[in-house]
Amino acid sequence: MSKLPEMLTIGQVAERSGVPHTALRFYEERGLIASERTTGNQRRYPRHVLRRLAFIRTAQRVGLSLEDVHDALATLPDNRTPTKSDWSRLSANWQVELDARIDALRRLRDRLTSCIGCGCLSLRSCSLHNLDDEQAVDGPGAPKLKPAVEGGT
Amino acid sequence: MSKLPEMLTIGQVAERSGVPHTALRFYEERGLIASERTTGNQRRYPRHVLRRLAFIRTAQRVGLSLEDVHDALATLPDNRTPTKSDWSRLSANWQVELDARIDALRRLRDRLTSCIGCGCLSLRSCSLHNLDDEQAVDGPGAPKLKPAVEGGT
DNA sequence: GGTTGACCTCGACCTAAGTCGAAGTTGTTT
DNA sequence: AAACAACTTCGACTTAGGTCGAGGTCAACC
Repeated sequence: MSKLPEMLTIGQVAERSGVPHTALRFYEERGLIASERTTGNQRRYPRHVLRRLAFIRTAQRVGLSLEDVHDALATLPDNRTPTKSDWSRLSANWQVELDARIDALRRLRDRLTSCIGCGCLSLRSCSLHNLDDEQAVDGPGAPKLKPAVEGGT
Repeated sequence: MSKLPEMLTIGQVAERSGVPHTALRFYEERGLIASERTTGNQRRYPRHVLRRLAFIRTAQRVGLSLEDVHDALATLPDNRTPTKSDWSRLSANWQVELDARIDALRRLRDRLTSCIGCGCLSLRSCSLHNLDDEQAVDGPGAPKLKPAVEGGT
């Protein structure tokens, strides 16, 4: 029916993608997306930016940081429009990431389960608390526990 | 053997709990822990602060915010030292929280799995992208998608 | 009783992922 | 050609969860 426009304004991209225009500029600043400019310095986006944005937002949902996303996007070919299989490859990486996160949470839950009965949460003996550090002996000179690290790569 | 000290200095608490002294002051400011003061205005902690800290750190690992933790701690009795069953009750709540998180991630993964084959990630059709919003019709006037919401309660 | 290390407060700074507002420019529509 | 919506940049601000340093005090040991 109607001709698809060649290029989209930032407002159109915001509307179609659901990503606020402020975030679009922010993503551009971070090198996640790119735009061309009109002679009057306004941004114009090719339609495929929408797919890129879909990737970004979904990746965030999966729990990746924008930096992670940036790195993933950097593996896309520069010289051509990414194909389905390019996107599939990246998505497959999420799967790994997600599986790992799910597993970590499950392990945590299982430890918690074994703790609930005793109400322990002791710094000395609770396995939940000492996830990756067994040397929490009490007494002087006990080395510091590692600070809690968030799950992630 | 050796007598346990009545009260601990901030340094001792930091060492035994693995929580940096800066964080201890921060937690106190946030009302998560409390201390008494010496005549010279230095903090002194009763030993049971260690258990409270264990709770806090573990809760963070589970993914709760300090505010969540604060609210949970607020349900502990003021008038007596919390018992095992007090802690058990709180821990049981984490379990629910954790289960929910695991479930959300699993749903996400399953959607992702069904998407990987097609590499779609389309704003229009990808179920991954449209987790809670089906009206992503293209064309002018399409209402905005909801901004991505993080999985949570 | 002096030295030294542990402690105090306060304000500035940090990252992540943006948002908001001001002041000025462009693009579109009538 | 004037109005007005949409766009531009820039810097300040936000929340969460802290860290860092300065300048000053306290406590413990020899």
